[in-house]
Amino acid sequence: MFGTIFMTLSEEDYIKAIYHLGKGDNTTVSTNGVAEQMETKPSSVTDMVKKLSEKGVVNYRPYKGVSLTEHGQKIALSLVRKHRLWEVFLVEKLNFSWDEVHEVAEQLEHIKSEKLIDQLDKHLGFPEVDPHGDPIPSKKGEFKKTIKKLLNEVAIGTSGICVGVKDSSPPFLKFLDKNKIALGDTILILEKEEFDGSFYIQVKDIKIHISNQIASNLYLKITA
Amino acid sequence: MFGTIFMTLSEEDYIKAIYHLGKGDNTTVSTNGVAEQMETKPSSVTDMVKKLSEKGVVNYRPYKGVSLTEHGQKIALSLVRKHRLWEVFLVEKLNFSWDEVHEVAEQLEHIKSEKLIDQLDKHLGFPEVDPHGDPIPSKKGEFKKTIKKLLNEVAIGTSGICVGVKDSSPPFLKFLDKNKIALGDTILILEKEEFDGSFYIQVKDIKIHISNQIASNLYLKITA
DNA sequence: ATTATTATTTAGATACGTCTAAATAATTGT
DNA sequence: ACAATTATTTAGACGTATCTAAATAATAAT
Ligand SMILES: [Mn+2]
Ligand SMILES: [Mn+2]
Ligand SMILES: [Mn+2]
Ligand SMILES: [Mn+2]
Repeated sequence: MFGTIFMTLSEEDYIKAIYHLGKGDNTTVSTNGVAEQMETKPSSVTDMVKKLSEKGVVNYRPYKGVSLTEHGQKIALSLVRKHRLWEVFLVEKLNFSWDEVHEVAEQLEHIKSEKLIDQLDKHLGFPEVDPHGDPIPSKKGEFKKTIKKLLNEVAIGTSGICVGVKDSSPPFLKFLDKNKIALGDTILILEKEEFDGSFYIQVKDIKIHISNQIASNLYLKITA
Repeated sequence: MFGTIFMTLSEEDYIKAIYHLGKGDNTTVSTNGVAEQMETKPSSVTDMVKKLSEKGVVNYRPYKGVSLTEHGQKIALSLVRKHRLWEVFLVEKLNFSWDEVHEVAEQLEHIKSEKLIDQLDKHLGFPEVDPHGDPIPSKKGEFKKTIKKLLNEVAIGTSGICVGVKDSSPPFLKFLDKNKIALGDTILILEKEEFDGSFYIQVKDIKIHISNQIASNLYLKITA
């Protein structure tokens, strides 16, 4: 109607943080939560959240937390879309590894140009997931949600395809590279060590032992 | 040595403006000149130029103008490199036309990632000029300078290849598109109308009449 | 039900980038 | 050389984004 209201880079990052903390549905999140996620101070969050409330992108009640309005959700989804498309670009076209893309995508997601992102999408062949297995919202903000379970929550003996990571920090991703675990790999759960919650798994013919922390950050799509 | 000093987006745009006004060599430019180029006020320029001087990227003497230091020139060349590589990307990979790229490149040039720009360069096949015929500095800041002359400065009867535009504003570029004049085209200068300085030229078998203003914004590489 | 603890907001400060209006320096014209 | 004009800087203000320290509200513990 009147073109989207202009958001600054900071405002956009706050909107994204509120979106992610709200887990995609639209849970109310706390000031301290946002502060931690953004690595800022709670007082800064209060200031920003007031401004965002003025702009109509969040619902804010002092002491009660903050959530995105419909408009805010649209902005968040657009940012997530841009972030993930850029990540795909960096990996597919520019030879970045999956642990290097986040920081750069964090900048690229703020570039303003509708044509740019539409053409990028096309250039990449309309990918459905990013390099970490996270779904890419359509232009209209629609998701394709895959049924996936954390490795530590599936029964012994089942096997599945590794389709995503919960933690996508460089240390974790580098660990997976080192242990030759990649998205698309078939993983069979062999045994669970009850003492420490660790797992014995088989990845493409190789048997390895992973801690519970690793297991609770790998998503599988169950196949058998 | 200690990684390049961080420059804000605004600082970078000022450095680029000073660079362009100084015509590549390192002429001292005026406060008002920068203000006009940047579409800001002279007082804002004074403030910024003081800050840039503190940071050691410009030489500034009150009332006497401003020029880039060696360090400043390196930053400027890096920005020009990024700007032009992104322009090539937009045209070659994302189907932008040459009159649409500047605005987006103006944003993209500020993305911080050395790997990104090196890989982009590679992805594009190490192009030597941008969509407007302007040379792309190498990583070390070296130019390939082509010998080119403005159409209105060459003798009648000579012919050359159109290798660049002086003005690269959308209206001018759209005019060229409309008249089927593109980089790479061979142009023959047929006649000059002394009264208004306009020219009759032949572009790929078609004879057209262009004003002096058009002629003085087209670069040719003389072939005969 | 008080008290202690934690979460959140408010008050006041700083840095950045910009502006308008006023002051001052440099340049131009006579 | 002096006056008029133009260029440039300074002073003071504002909006954004952030912080620390202090005040207040909400929650947990006794
Ligand atoms: Mn970001
Ligand atoms: Mn991702
Ligand atoms: Mn720019
Ligand atoms: Mn260009």
